[in-house]
Amino acid sequence: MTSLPIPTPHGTFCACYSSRGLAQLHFPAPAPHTSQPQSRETQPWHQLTTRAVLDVLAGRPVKKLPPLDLSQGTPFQQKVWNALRLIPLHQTSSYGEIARSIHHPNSSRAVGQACSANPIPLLIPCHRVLAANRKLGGFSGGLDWKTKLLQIEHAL
DNA sequence: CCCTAGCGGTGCT
DNA sequence: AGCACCGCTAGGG
Repeated sequence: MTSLPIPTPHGTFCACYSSRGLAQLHFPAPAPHTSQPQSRETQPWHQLTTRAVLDVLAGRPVKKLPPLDLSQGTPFQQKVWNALRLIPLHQTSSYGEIARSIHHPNSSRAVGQACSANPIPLLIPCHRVLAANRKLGGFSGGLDWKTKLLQIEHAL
């Protein structure tokens, strides 16, 4: 797993790559992320990731993503994460709605737990999932980020 | 607003 | 197998 920095106007994110593709994306941390040597394989992936992150932070649609390595998730988590990717820009969903869309209609709470385990926030847009009472719900990266991202997308 | 009961996946023992 | 978490939800004060 090699990790590489992504400088943005909102801080420096950190992307981690396995041999299969992008495996994790981390929000800017107070202490600088440790960077690692760029391998030839990850270089084109990192270019796509960087552009995608900058696009999201600018409220633009993401054109293309690198291959995502979601193999660390359980089957249920992978279903949730793939469902999150179908939420269009400028739209939001709810935990219950996601649960129904993957045919686990009573698993809204488990959906929230799966969202909190999302290894690639921003690009797997868990920030577009709100609670049913149209409250904000939670966010593993901190609720400030969730509101900021939704404002950028004009979805709040 | 608050409280309560019910829900299901996950990770730890 | 049991059990305590949770980014939940619907229903009722």
